[in-house]
Amino acid sequence: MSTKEKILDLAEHYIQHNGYNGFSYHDISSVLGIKNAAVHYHFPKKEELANEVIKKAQVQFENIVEKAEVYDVTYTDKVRRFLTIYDNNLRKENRVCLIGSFATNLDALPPGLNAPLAALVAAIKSWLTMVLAQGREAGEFHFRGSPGQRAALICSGMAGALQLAKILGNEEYYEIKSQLLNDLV
Amino acid sequence: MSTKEKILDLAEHYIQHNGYNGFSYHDISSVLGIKNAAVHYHFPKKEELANEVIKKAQVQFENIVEKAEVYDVTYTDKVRRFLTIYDNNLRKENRVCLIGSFATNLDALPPGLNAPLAALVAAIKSWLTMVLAQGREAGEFHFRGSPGQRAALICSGMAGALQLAKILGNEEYYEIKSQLLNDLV
DNA sequence: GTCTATATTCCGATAGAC
DNA sequence: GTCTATCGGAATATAGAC
Repeated sequence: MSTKEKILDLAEHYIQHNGYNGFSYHDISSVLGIKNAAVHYHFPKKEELANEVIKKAQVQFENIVEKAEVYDVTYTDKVRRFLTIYDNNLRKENRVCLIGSFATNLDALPPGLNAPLAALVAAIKSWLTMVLAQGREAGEFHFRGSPGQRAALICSGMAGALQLAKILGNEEYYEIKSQLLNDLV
Repeated sequence: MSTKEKILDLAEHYIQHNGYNGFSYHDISSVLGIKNAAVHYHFPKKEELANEVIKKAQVQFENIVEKAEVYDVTYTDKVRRFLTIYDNNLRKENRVCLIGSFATNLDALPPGLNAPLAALVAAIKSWLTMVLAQGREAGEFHFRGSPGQRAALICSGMAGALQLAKILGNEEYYEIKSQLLNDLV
């Protein structure tokens, strides 16, 4: 893995553990055994670094969608596959979700991050809404409210679950996740 | 309102808009037209300031509980009253909830904030669990899963709703809230 | 691609005058 | 209770050597 990729991974780590304003270039460089200036070579400004982290999440989400289309037969499986994104965050030493982290510190963020962030959230909500709508039409899901409302509930519930897990423990996460799934069928 | 109270309110404002690491004593003092040193007089360390904000939230929650006991007849009303805490955050220029803000930046927080934060979350979950259990026993609520699970879902769903609202708009918040309530009855 | 060195700004915090 | 003044440190960022 290249230094650039390692930096990107560490930035992602810190954003999801400390928030955008809770880490510095030095935090990253010291872990890699390099100097803070070397990080600036790869990502001149912190805003660009964060922007790349968002882009990476966008690609990751698109990969999930692609895999779901290819491999998953049922709509339940598609939703479950999507939720593995959150599972992975929990496993990675209790990370909160990327969107929740940015949203929470939004007013102290470089304004340039706003648009890519909104695009990512919109893409996720749009896809999940579609899956829920199709799953309901296929008779697989039976839930109250519109698919869009349900998609919003699932996203916010899972984001909150990761945050609650940081304080009360991981059992909370699994309980919330199972309820969100149970309320679908 | 005393300067000390004004500082506390501003700290609360910044924590819920910028996160703990997204504001400085100077940010607070400049709004009040005083100097950063004057803020240090009232709250010598930033950790203490944040601690007082948490304490204030604890008191606010206890007031809600007390009012619910006195005024609310139905369990639905008690839950609704509790959720006005989140409504107020939405109205205050889209604040995220205090717990969500701290949880998101937890690894970049002074360790001393951990215990009071956990106590606040535990108190909220405990009370909400009780209300849900009693409401179900009274035949007012009909939900899947245990009251404790449902309480965790409501808290995390509402926290996430405030965050999603910051990115996609306030309609998201109301849709999520109404779904959480509808899924109770 | 990583380094040293440095500029600049900001932050948390303290001492002591008023 | 608020001020001026200041300290030590850390953060973002850049210039230029290797």
